Amino acid sequence: MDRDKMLDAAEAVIARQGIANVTLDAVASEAGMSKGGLLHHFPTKDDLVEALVTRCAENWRTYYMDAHAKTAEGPGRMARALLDHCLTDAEKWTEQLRRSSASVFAALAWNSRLIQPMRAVYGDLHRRVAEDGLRPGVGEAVVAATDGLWLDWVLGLVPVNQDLLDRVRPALEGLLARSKVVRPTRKGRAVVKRAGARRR
Amino acid sequence: MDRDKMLDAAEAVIARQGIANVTLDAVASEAGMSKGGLLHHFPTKDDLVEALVTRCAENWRTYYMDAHAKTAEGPGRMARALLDHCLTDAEKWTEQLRRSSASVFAALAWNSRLIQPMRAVYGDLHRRVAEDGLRPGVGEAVVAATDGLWLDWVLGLVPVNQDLLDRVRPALEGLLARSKVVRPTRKGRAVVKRAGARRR
DNA sequence: GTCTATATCAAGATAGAC
DNA sequence: GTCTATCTTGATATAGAC
Repeated sequence: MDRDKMLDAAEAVIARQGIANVTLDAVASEAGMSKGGLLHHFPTKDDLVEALVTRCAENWRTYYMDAHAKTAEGPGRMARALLDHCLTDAEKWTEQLRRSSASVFAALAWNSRLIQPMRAVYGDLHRRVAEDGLRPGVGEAVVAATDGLWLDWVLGLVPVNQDLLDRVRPALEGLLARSKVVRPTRKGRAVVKRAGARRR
Repeated sequence: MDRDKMLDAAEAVIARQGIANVTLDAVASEAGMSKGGLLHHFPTKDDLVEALVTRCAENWRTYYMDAHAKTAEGPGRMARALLDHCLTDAEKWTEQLRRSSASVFAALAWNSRLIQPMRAVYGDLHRRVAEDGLRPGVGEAVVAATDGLWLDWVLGLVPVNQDLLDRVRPALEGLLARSKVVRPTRKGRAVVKRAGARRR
């Protein structure tokens, strides 16, 4: 039996019943196998949940690295990649992805130790954005906005549709456009050259 | 016994052990009472968790309404209130608040039905921001960024300190400053007057 | 590697004294 | 309103056959 099949089953059950009521029995039967079989692959329930989180974290890393690779070089490359690949097409915000995210969310709440793999991935992303050649704070703001939109969507606090993306993305793009070039100095300060600043 | 005392105890236990390992016994003993006594106030565990979420949601509503009241009138009032009262002073991001927030996260993951009170509060906030007299998307971007920062902080994905706030807040303020006036029309469109747009 | 059967135990909930 | 004692359930994990 494929490992991914079992993880998919776990996500489906969590999405349906909330993590509180998830049992190995339920996951096993969703995956079409017995509890004993499931426990052969994941010796404890925590192992199963941990695998869920790790898979999600790595998927996310792969996704944004791929987006980064597809984005034109230059200042703000990582931030632009996020806007282009996360906040452009509402169809990417699928119910399947929402369910998967919600499961991982539940898993993180389940056991705070599980945050570790996520932390590694996010540390990487934040580092990339901070060293993105933008005015300080701009990249962080874009990442935060993306995270926030994602959170609100996963929790069902706000519906993410094409209209919303088409309003929010341009606003953030404006932020990037006015923060083109930054030359970091040795002292950790930054020299900012805003587009048009010298035009007057 | 005070209701809040018991909820505080529940938060403390959740923060310490994760919601998976929280028992009524543990909460009761943390609150300095017996399980029977606790169950007199909250007939079921779900009732307890629900009260936790509701309290947090109402606290948040009170907080941003208060911030709104303290902020000068004019376009972007709600968004400015968020920036001034949430993204200005790092000391407000206390460990106590973080723990409380993390508990509520866990609770939401615990039972998706519990999202209801949060949804009500966020619906209100998003409505306020959308009708804030800003160019479409700008207010939403500010709320999303605030939410995202909060999420990353609660999950421990990124440390929120004064330096970070002092970078991110000005970036978002720049967004507001360049999106001063919007007159909504009957058709749902908006007339945008950017500061200096007519100066050319 | 997958199954059935079962041991074990912990947690939510109830009853009723004080 | 708070307590102790107890019931009942159901979930994890193990053992061992196939």
